[in-house]
Amino acid sequence: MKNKQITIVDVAKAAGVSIATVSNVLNRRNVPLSKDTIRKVEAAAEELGYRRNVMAASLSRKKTYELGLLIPSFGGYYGTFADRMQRIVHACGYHLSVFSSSNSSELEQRHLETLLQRRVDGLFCHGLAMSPDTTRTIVGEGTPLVLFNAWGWPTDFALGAVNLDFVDGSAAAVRHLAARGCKAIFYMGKKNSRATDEQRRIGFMQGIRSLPSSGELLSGILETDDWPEEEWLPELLRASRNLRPVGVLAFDDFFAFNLTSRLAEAGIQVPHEVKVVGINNQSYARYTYPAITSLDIDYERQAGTAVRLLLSHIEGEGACERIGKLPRPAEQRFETDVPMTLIPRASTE
Amino acid sequence: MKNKQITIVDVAKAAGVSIATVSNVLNRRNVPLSKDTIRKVEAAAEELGYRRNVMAASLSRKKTYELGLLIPSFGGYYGTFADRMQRIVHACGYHLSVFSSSNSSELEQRHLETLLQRRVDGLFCHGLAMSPDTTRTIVGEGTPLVLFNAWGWPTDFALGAVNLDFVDGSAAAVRHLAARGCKAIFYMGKKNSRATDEQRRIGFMQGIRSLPSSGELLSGILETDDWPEEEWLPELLRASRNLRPVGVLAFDDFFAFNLTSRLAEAGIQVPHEVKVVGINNQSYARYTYPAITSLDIDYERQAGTAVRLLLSHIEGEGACERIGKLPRPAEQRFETDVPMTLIPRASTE
DNA sequence: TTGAAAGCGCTAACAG
DNA sequence: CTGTTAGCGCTTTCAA
Repeated sequence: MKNKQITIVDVAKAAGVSIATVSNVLNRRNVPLSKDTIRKVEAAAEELGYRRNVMAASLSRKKTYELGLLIPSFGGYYGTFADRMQRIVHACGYHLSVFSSSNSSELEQRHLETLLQRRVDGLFCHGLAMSPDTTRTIVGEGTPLVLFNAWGWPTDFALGAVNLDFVDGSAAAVRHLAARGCKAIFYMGKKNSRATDEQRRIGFMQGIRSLPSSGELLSGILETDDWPEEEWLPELLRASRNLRPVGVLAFDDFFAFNLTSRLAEAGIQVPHEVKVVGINNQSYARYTYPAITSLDIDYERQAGTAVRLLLSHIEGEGACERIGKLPRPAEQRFETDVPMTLIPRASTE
Repeated sequence: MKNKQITIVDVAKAAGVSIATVSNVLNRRNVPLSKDTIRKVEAAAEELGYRRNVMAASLSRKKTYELGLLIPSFGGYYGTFADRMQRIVHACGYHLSVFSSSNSSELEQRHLETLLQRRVDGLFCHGLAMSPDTTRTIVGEGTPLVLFNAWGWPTDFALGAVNLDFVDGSAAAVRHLAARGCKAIFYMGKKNSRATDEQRRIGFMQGIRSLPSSGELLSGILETDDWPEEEWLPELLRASRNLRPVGVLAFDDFFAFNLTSRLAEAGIQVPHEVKVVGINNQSYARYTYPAITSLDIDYERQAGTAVRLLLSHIEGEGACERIGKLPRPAEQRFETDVPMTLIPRASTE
């Protein structure tokens, strides 16, 4: 950067050919080239330590081979998701720039703007923070957009949404608790968490309604703040009266784990008196004591589907073999649901 | 992207001025401009939905205002660190592209190459995966590089390293355990984790040696695999014979937490019989039962120091007020240590 | 099989 | 205060 940058001009000069030829050799185009020139050029490039300038290339080509991913933070689910996305996108010959908005919607907008100023070829965006309208005006028509975990978004400006099926998963968790003999079943939700909490609630209700014995069963929903506080524990126990065992579907593994810790503290036995199911199957869920039953996320499938949706739009369906191998999105629907799998562990035995 | 892109040429035409004027207006340079032109240009840009093309700008300016960050994964510590870095870098008027190598050194090299092809103005790189030599040959002279958590690296091609002070932290943890009356103290390390485990071990030993009573104390180091397995628990207890309470400094909170879970399973009381200290102070450490004493990471300080080191090199020390407010790196040393703070909790009461 | 030349969209002297 | 112009490094016709 400081010293003169080495460009194709230098390489061309060193190899004794034109810059067009250098460009052709370096891009392995379907242009006939003599073995000899190829060797000369490659030797010269190597020799000089030539490094392609992507900005110049993209500018000229009018295509960046860069994709953007916008997530609210690098932690937990999103971090893992970003990791997978990066791997898959890379395997398809693109790069993925990941931006975390640190839960600030102002930063989020700036990141989006940045990504578009970079002229990324496509965009992945989570459906939680920004309003659809804001997103629409920023992204506009130009850049293909794929959403993930975006429920009920307008279908006019994105290619589609790839969502975790919290509804089915939560319903399955409820049935699991019922099958394990729970007489009262609660959902312990997260108040500040909009769409993603709602999906769980819907699934919870659906699960409850699907139970044959639902008449004799006590059920309810408790919503707490970002971090579950002490108050809800007595409330939970009071609400369940003498119905034992009590089943709890927690917002996520963190909540579930917190619950088991508080229960242990209070001398209440899990799973004997209270059975707990978490969501997300974070790595630590296996290692708690007792280990926590949880809903597993198929990252590979969610990420793969999202990438396929975007790339098949950009390149055309059959363009690249790699893309063809990725999981297919739903045929006609805007939203594709990615199923979650219940992993039974000691907390519900 | 599909339809004709709107460029400054269009804006210039619409506003009835030259492209140079448009450029000047849009970049708020220190060039005198009439209120009137400013208004006209801004109106036209707004009207047409003009969006700057950063590639073109960077190419022409020979500066990208982009920084790169290379981490092994988005999980845990690194994810949080990346979040902070992104915020700070943004506040200083740059962008940060974060790449995770998913623990694959091949991906890591490709990411590095990508970042350099993008002509980032500077680079942050963790000191764990790649060998210094590989890094040297890839990065070379051109791009300023700041390392983090890189111990004992050569000082010839990076600006410096900003490292968590695991040594001091671990020593403090040992003293804490001793002060709480532990008769035997162990370090439970992570075998596959090179430099970062070594630092902890060094600190552990240092802590042990610093104890006045070190003669009567039993101490030792146990190394386990990536995930702590069952075997070491009986071993730990056997090794400590009848010395109670036993103190354990665990590789991180995950290990610590795993340990307390296994102990609970085995009916051994924490902190009564065994006291446990974790490292990193992950969010869940507060919520376990018993809550885990841990070494807290000052993300803000580590990230801020790294950014200052890089940016003050790029822009010159006093360039931007924002930079001046960031924590200072060590004066003469290559490595800056970021202290860790022991947070006492129930697991060592 | 190779090369000349016209951009890509923007910045930065420099001249007016 | 504003405009002209020469690039930045690379890709891509098109002609040789």
